[in-house]
Amino acid sequence: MATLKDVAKETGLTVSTVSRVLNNRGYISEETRQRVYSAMKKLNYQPNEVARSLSKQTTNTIGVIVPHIRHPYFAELISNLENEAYQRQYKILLFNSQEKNEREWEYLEMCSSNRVAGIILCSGTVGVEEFQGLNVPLITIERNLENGTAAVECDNYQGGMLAAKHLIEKGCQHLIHFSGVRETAMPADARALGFRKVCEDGGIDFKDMATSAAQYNHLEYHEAIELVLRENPETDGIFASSDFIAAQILQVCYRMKIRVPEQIKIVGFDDVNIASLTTPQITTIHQPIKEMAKISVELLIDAQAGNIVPSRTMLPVSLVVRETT
Amino acid sequence: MATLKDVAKETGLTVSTVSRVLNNRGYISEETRQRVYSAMKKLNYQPNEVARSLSKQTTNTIGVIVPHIRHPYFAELISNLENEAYQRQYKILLFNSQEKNEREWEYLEMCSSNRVAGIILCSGTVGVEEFQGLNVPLITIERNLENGTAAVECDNYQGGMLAAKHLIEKGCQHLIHFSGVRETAMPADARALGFRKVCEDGGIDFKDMATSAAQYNHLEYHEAIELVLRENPETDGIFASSDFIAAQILQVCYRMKIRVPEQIKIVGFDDVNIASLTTPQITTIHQPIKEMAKISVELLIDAQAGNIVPSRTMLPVSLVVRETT
DNA sequence: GATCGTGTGGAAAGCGGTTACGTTGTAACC
DNA sequence: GGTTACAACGTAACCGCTTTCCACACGATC
Repeated sequence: MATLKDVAKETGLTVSTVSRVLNNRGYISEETRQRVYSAMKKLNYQPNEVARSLSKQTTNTIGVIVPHIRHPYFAELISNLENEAYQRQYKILLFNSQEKNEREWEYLEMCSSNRVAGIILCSGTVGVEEFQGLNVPLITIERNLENGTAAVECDNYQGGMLAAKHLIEKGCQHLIHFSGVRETAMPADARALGFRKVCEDGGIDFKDMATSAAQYNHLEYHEAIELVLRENPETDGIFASSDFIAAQILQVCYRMKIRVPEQIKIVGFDDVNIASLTTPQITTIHQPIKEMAKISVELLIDAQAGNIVPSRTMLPVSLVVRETT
Repeated sequence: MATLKDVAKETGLTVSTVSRVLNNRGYISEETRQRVYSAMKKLNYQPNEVARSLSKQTTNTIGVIVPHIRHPYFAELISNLENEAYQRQYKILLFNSQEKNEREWEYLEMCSSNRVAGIILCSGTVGVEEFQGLNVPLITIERNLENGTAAVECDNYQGGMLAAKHLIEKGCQHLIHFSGVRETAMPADARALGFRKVCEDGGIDFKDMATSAAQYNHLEYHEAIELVLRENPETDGIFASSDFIAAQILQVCYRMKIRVPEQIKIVGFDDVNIASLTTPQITTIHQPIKEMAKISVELLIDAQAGNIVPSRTMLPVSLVVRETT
């Protein structure tokens, strides 16, 4: 591939001059500029970003680590992150930790080795480690981490409250909440708290069912759901911690001949595409994923520039009523 | 961050020696090796991949370009690609072209600038361009491209045949196929051909409905589906080009009070998570995504090494019977 | 005419590694 | 004793680009 040197040779200038027109800095005569441009075109010159990064001591790359890619929530999140990064001339290095602790560690080190501009660490249930030695901004999304640069989350507590209120308003008396994984503390846990608060205040019967890590890892909840429904036949309202779970609840209900929303009403969480692809479509708590992605990228770039950024940002959620309630 | 030079200074050796132990090449005494290791640990040394890449004139990064990320098929594909890459110490740079021609171009150039090891270009309906000037292997998945290094696809024709046969066996007489986008020729078009062949051979009535690019871009087909069903009330079997479309057909049927599979039977394509999250679950043509991802990555690395690789690889599909037929 | 600012471009030192080649010490061999 | 081979490590060029410092020409200024 053509290099700066080639372009310099072609134009009879030196690399420093060519570099200058490439970066638009310093004084360059219009004629020289044109000469360089046409030489670049002629040689099909593509600046070597690797060399550039080495020289500038920084890259335009953001490391994104998620626990799952195939999970619609993360797919949606990644999609938005990529888009926001693109708008700002950044690229995404994508890593899928698969909920494995070692793998997450490895990825963090890879990010570091690759001198990413910063890291966006999403959710995930692995233990809160000492992420020291990381010299780059670390933004977390929906995840607790003591020594991160900044955390972005949605108002999970409010989300739990909205779900409970809605189910109660719709006449439910016996509620169940399928919550997240119990092992690790996560911001999403607040959903259960908000839900509980409203139930208690309203004197409504409720139960909280935590899913296991194994289930989360395989994204498979059918069995557990069926068991819970059999053991709690009086249930008439369910709040699921994700639309993904809600969709599976819907399937189990169908199999058990429980009509939704007539016999049981369901509220999901996230509001990702799956919520509107099921039949009936899922009433859910909308998580502002697009905004969360935008803010995360902005915080990262801001932190990279050496600025002080808010250590915690919380965004509001909202109820989207569809057909399961 | 600590550099090789720091480690060298710490140990009293030169960078070349340190580099040698880092890369395990040449003769190094065991004592020196240990001295270097402990110095690295002490200084928390992380090799700078950027510098390494520049020096080696190649990276361990694979550029992946997809038209959608939120689409379950691509999410699944990306997930598998990432995993296969990880096994081989490669990283994924992810780009979402959003079906935009310019953006795809831009991404190809970014890949080139970043000196990726190779590019995996997935599906996408943008025109077949002259991707010259690209000095890296270009692997396509489910996409026609004249000057790519290698193409990987599943046996779409066979898939279409399987779907038609299955529907006919189940007693359907009036079939409809919701196919892909018509504008650009894609391997997936063969699904329609296989489907047509079986219908014609069996003397079964059928129609082929191509979706528009606009619909594909927004992943929204409800209206079109409803229109088609209204205009073709005799329809009793549908073959959808993706599970994503099949899920929407399911919804439209529900709204129109058409019972599935009693009145209309549906077969999807891809076999991604959405197919088993709907109610009823979707009978579909299984696409061996995992294997396609594996082969793509292998081909890419092989081509990067300068080897000649098969220019076209086709993998078999299979029918997965669930509840919509 | 000496001084100065301004526009233009060259020279060279990094950035942090890799690697071909050179040097030295030591043991084995005829 | 001299040659040879090999182990162990150093020297220095190079990867492609950025950036600081310098050099020079030219017109304006005092």
